[in-house]
Formats: sequence, structure tokens, C-alpha cells
Amino acid sequence: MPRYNPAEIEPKWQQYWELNQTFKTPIRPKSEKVYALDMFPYPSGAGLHVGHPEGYTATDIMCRFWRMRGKSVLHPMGFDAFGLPAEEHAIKTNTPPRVSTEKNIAEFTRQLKMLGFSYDWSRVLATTDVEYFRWTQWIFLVLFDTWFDEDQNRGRPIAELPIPPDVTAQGGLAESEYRDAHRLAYQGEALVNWCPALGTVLANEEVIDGKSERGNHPVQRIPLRQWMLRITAYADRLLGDLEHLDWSPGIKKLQAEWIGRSTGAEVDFFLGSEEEFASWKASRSTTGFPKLIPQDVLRVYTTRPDTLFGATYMVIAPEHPLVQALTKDTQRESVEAYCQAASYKSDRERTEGDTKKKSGVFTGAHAINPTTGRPIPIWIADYVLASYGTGAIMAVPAHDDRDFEFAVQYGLPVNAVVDPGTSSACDREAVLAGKACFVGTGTAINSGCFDGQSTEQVKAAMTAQLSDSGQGKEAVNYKLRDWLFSRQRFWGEPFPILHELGEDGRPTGVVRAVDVSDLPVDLPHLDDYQPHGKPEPPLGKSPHDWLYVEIDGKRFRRETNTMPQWAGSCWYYLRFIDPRNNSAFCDPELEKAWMPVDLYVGGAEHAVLHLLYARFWHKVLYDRGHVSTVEPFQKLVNQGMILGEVEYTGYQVNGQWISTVDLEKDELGQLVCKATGAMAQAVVLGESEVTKKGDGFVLSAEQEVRVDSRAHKMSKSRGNVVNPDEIVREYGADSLRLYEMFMGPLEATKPWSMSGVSGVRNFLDRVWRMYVDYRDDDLRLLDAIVDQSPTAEQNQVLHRTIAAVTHDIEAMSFNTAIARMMEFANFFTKEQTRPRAAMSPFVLLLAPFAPHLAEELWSLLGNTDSLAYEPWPKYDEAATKSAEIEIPIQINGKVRGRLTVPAECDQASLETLALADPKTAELLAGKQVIKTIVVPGRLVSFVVK
RNA sequence: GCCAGAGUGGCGGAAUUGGCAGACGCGCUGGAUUCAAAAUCCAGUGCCCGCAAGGGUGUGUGGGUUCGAGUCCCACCUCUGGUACCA
Repeated sequence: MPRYNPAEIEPKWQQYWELNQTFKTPIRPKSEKVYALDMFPYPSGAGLHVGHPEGYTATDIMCRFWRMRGKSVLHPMGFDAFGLPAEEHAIKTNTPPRVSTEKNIAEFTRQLKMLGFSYDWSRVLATTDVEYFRWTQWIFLVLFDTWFDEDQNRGRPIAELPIPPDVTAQGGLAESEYRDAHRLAYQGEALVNWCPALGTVLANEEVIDGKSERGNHPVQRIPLRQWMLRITAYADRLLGDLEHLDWSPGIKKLQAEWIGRSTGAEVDFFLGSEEEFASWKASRSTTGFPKLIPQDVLRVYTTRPDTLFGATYMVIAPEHPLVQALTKDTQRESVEAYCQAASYKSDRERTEGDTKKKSGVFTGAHAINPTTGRPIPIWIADYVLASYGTGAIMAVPAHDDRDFEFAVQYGLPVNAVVDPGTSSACDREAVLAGKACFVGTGTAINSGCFDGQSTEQVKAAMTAQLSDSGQGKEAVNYKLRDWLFSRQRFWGEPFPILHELGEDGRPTGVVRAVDVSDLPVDLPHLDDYQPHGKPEPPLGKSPHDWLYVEIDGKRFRRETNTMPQWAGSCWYYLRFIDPRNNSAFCDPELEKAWMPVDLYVGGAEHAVLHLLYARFWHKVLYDRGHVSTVEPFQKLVNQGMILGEVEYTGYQVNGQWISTVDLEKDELGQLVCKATGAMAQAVVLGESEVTKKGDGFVLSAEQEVRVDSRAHKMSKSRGNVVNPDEIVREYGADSLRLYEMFMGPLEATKPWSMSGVSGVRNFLDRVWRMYVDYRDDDLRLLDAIVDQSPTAEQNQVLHRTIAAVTHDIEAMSFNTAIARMMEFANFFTKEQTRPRAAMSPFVLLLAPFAPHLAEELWSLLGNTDSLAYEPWPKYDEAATKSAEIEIPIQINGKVRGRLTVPAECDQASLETLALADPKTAELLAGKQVIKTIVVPGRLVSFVVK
């Protein structure tokens, strides 16, 4: 019985494609190139998730479509295979992470191949391949060899870094330190999450509320030497170059906000007495604003220099370098206690918490407000971050919410210097009286010579005046911080860096890069992967022949930190272009031929970090002449999340049903009864137990009890994870592909539905039966498939379908493309004769979506080759048009009749025909027509009285 | 709190961007086929009134613009993501 049997035809065609190397991409494009890239997966032990094939199917459809349109398509796949789970598995089982990683990659490969994606598998790579991370290390060395020239706004070789004469005078060591301090890859102290109980350093994601995610042990923040990448140097370009990218405005905005550029001024507040202020001011007007911060001032950054007159106190961060110097003896005890307490808190703890109450302590010191010449107190508070701006602020409580809150709490003065005016929604009287805060713009008051000017005017004038008098300077700041690039982990790329050891066997502080010819630096074999109880990387336990190196009689110790998982994914798109090259990360000529990536599809969770990091590396490679494009990813599409099946949940308190409207969340996030506070129990309900009522669902049996109805994220704990293997086994890969595309728009979040899968399977069955006599014993075409010309109507359906499917694919509107093909099938199923001239092109339309079924039907139609490079069907615009169309007649905006007219019927005849329509005439009788609107091809509308 | 996106039948979702709301699929109802069932095929299916013809009503809520609004404007409500004192 030749029924549609995907279990048979899908493996058959997958083998055919593999054997014939159908999707092998030419080394260089032979026609217009398209580079379509999926965000490659982390090969977890759990296997493929139904979320993966969503984006992969979308790009696969585009690629198959482009190939049929004669383009040269690069469509590769690989694995982002370094990562924590493999290392944790290694710790548990004491097997090398490479073993489990390779096993997982094999499983992922099997699952991906099972879905029939047209990847060029000959280009597959994993970030853990030694020959891959050889080049990741090489790129790190490029970063290490690059400094950022602010004047030219680009990265340049470190050899070209100008060394100031005073540094040269101090000798070679000073010069080398100077260079190290300017490299894009440099070392610095940074806080890490050290968990003594687990004996390991944790990633931020592994720390929840100051406790370890596993085991709930306390986590300390301790400073540790770290590799940093100077991404901040590129902040301006990373922001500016977003403009020309074909990304959704939402993602661009997210990146822009992450970079967080702001403009304002740096201002120095004199740390002396009122009497000394005048002479300090005078000296400043001759020396100008110094680049390095002198000892006698507190420098702040502000975006509102216009409010300087309203600065009534100052705040420095607990980690500010001047804390010790500023603290008066009378305050020392409380300051030390405060700063110590702050150091124990994570950034999270500092800012989180329900109360979010501000805390702080007075230093006892004062600074002079440069506008008023009066002293104002200097406080320490953790609402000021050490890592942003100068780590110190001028507080203007009248015009900043945070400062206002703090001022109220500690009884500090609030002086209004901006009049909100009467049009603002705020309470103007309260603001002027210092009883309320106003953060908007308005007119300056209590601001000396600036009174009466607008906020914008004062900002500019004040900045100019500060600049002239050497007390301040225009300044730009970014929220973006330098990228903490090292991890205290085993399973990552080793740094190609050596630390020189002195006679005593201790590091001298001199570092050198591993010679490019000595790359790759492979990971050593470890006897065990257990944590060793020190906040030091596991590579410290490496065999000595790996750890120690001797060059030119000097001893070196290898860097034992490893790179973060982001490293490998920062440049994989370049390696796919030339994956087996062993003399360069990618041939420059091929890079020029294939870059940039024309379509990049992946989850929105990478909207900020991965895309920002990859763009940064790309720009460095660009500056150093290794790539030809300024940006790597021209068009970006974020697929939406796939949720589990919709679930209905009712709630009970003490066995009694309770309506969701009578429930609320308590402080712990638990659902409790509003009236009694009693905890509610969730009860999972079947579809048959609930009924729609109003805009929600209720229990069928007790209709006053409202229940929850929603889809949840798929998760192991909830038990709603859908396994692609099962779907393929039960419905076939083509059905899975088709269903994921039919669910809704690619970018939307959508719930899974098994009956939806069986719906599209049903469609594929219908398509099969449209061609195949399934009651025959042998596989053969139906007699209805004939070599005769299509009827006019058949031809119109065909051409309309081609037109619609073509446009929908171009717009990546796959759900509607599938709907159009279903309409085609609905129509031709009813036709007794099915001309080849219609049935052949339809198979080609279906091919990008359901490639296995399409290939099978294509070969049944007598073709011997794969349809993968068959020209995409063309449509005739004229054939899609009808000779006659139906036009509605509206009276006062309501449809009161219909008119069948020739398609090209003009305005005048339409009106005549409408007036002649008996029903319309009847309705218009005795009424006065005020206005007649006729839109040819659309409608006739009468407005009557 | 702030930012972004979204609210359309029982459900997933369509709607040349201001012109016949509900394409397509699921579900449901009825019919054909069958000894019967599955499968398949055909028809119907927003809600309300009505035996019917027909009429009314309808895109989260309230207002507005327009001959005409799911689509544009204003205000609000709900949900989903993101974010967290960046001066």
C-alpha cells in the first residue's frame, strides 16, 4: 500500500543528498552569493529541543529557495561546544570533557541530519576542535597586539604605539608595562564569585541572591587577576554602526542601551577651605583642566551641569580611592564599618531588595561647590557605583530622584534650580519649595547669571564656562564596561600567553605571547577534574611539562585561566568560509567573496552579549586588515520562543475551588487567598473540564470559579518538553518542519499544539494522495495527472499560488505561504484532471518546506535529478487576475449589496451599475445621497440622509 | 518603576497597510462511503434574535479623526519579554 510514509522516504532522500553531495557549497561563489547562518547550538546532553529547528527550518527554507533562484548559497552548521555542563559532568564522572562533548555532538548531528537541513556538512566545525581554537588563540594574539588610537578612532599594531619620553627614560621594563597597559587584551584586577564550599569560582549566572545555584552555599566576591578586553574603546563605533544594519529596531535599541552613551561634563570640586577657593580657582584658569585628577579635588561626572547651583552635597562610592583620605577621624569607625559591609554585598544585593532603601555615611569632609563657593558635605553611599563615571557624584536632590530620596533620608538641603513651569504635570510649588523632585527640563532659577535660561542653554553655557575656567570639561560616558575575558575553568580555550618567572620561581610581571608558529596551545590531560579548593584555575594542576616552558634560557609559566564560552562564537562565521585552512583563519580572498552574513537567525537571548562581542572582534580584525567588512551580520532575525502546550490550572484552598480573581501573590510569590491568606493548591485540568466565559475560562461544573489558561516555557521540571525525535517518529521530519513554520510568525512566541502537528501531517497526506494512487499495490502516479493544458481556473489557482508563495517566502512569512499551498491542495483535490503543468510547479513550491516529500513526488513525476537546483516556478501576473470581481455596495458604511463587475470596470460605470442594482435602488429610494465614494476594484459607498 | 512587544471565534493565527473581519489549520456539528469502525470525501461553523427570509452585533476598555478604523490619534486595562540606582 503506497501510503505517504515519511519513515521510509525521509532517510532515503537524506542518503541521496549526502551521497550526491547535493548541498556542497562551491569554494567561491559561482553566481550572486548568499550567506545564511544559524546561531550554532551548544550540544547539551539533553539533545535537540523543538526550539532549535524553528530558526534552522526558516533559514533552510530561504536557502533552498535561493538555490532554486540560481544563487550560490553558503549554509553551514557547527557547535559551540565549550561550556560548563561538560565540565561539571567531568567533575562528577572524572572523564575528560572532550569525551562527553564529542558524544553530544554526534547525537546533535544525527538529530539535525534527521530533519533534512541542507547544510554543507563538509564545513562542520566545533569550537572545541584543536584546529579551530588554534585560530581563536590567534585572534586573541591580534587583540593582544593591538592598541586603540583615540585620534584615528581605530585599533593599530602595538609596535606603532607612541611611547612618551618620560616612560622611555625609565627603561625597557617601563616601556613594556606602558605597552601592556594599552593593549586591547590586558590584565586587571576584577571581582569574581568565589564559593569556598564548592571550592570553585562561579559564573554570574550560577550565583543567585549571593548563594551558589548548586548547594545554596555563600559566595564571596574577591579580587583576582583577570584578562580584560578593551571593548569600551569601540563603544562609539559599536553604537554608530548599528544604524546601517538590517536588524529589528528593538534589538538595535537593546544594544544601544547596553552601550549606554551619555554626554555631560566632568567637574572638579575643590577639597580645600572657602578662603583658599579663590586662589585655587585663579590657578585653574591658567593651568586649565588637568587630565590626571589632582589630589586637591573631587572629580565628578554629571549629565546635568545646568543644575550645578543645586548641588548641596556629594557622594562617593565605597570603593572610591579617596575614601581613606577624606574620612575625618571622628567618622572613621562608621565609615570603615559601612565600606566593609558594602564589600560583602554583591552588585545584585546592593541594588535589589524590596525596600531598595538608600544607605550612606558622612565622611566629615567638605568640598566647595564651584558655582556658589560654599562648602558642601561629602558622603559615602553604595547607590553610587565605583565603576561608572568617576565613582563620585554631585548630588542635586531637587532634580534627581535618587539624590532626593537620599537627601530626605539624611536631612540634607534641597535647593530647586530648575523651574518646571506651569505646563508640567508635577507639583510646581512643591518643587520650588524643595519638597518634591523634578527631573525634567525647564527654566533656570537660583542660578546666578543663568537665571531665566532654558535647561539646554544652561547646560551648554555652564559647560563652556567651566571649561574656560579650567574647572570642568565636556565628557562622554558609557555604561558598557570592559569585557572580563578569563574564566577559572578547565573546559575553554587556553590563553596563548606565558608569564616570565624570576630566579625565585615567581612571576616577574612580564608576559609574552606564544609564538604564532607554536599555536595551538592544546589543553593538557588532567588526572582529575576535582576542584582543588583555591580560587585558582584547574589548569594550575596541569603536568609540569605543560605548565612550564623554557625559551632562550628563561623559564615561563603558562597562563592557566581559560577563555569564556563567548570566545569561540565570536568568529565562527568567518571560519565556515574556509574551514580547513591551516595557514590562516580564513583566506582573505574567500572572506571578501562571502562576507557579510546576509541572514543571521537565532534566539533573542543573544541580542546583546554574543552580538556585541562578535561585532567587537570583527571591528578589531577589520582595523588590522584581516576582514573586509565593517560589520559581520547584515540582516538579523530573532525567532520567537516555543512554549509548551496550553495548560488549564484551577486552584483549591482546603479542597474547595477558589476563583483566580480571589487569589493574589504574597511576598514569596506564592498564590494565596486574598481574604484569608491561605495557600492555594494548583490543580491541572483537562480541556473538557473548563469552559470559556467572558474573557477567561471557568470550571465547567462550577462556572463562577475562574481558572488560569496559559502556555508555559518548556522545562524538564514542568514536564512539558517536546522531543523532536518523537515528532519525527510519529509524524515525520517534513511535518515537524512544516508545523514549526505554520504555528505563526517566526518572530512571535507561540504555544506548541500536538493537534496542530497532526493538522499539517494531514495536509502532507492530502498532497501525497493528490499525486499517488494510494489504493494501488505499486507506487504510481494517479491517472488524473495528465499531460493536458490546465483549464483557465486551474491556471489561475496555480499562478496565484506561485505568486503568493514567492512573496511570502521573500518576506519570511512562512505561515501564510503554507496556507496558500493548502488552498492549492484543497482546490486540486477536487479536480478530476490534474495537469502536469500545474502539479509539477507545485512540487517545487513545496520543496523548501517539505523537501523529502517534494523530492519523492518529483522523482515520481519522472525526473531523475534532485529538484534542489530546479528553477523556481515563475508566475504570470495576468494569469492571476480574474475577469470578473465582486464589489460590495455600502450605504452609510454598511455592506448592503454586492455587484459582480468586470475587473477593470471604471469609476463612472461602477456608480451607474450600483445605482441600477435593484436592492440598492430600493434602499436608496426616498433618501438623499449626500456623497458617493467609488474606489475602482474595491467598493462603492453611498452616504445618505 | 522604566523600556519593548502583544491583546482578533472554543484554540493557533490571516487581513495589498484606511476599503467585504475571521484566509489557512485545529476543534466541533451534520452528511456520504462502510456489515461496522478507522481512514477518506462533502457541507456547515464569531456571537445574539428568528422556523425562515432576514436583522442586530462584533477585533482588550473608553473616547476621537474619517463616507469608512482590527489598521490612524488620545487615555486606560491586561499579558509576555527585557532591565534594575549608569549620575
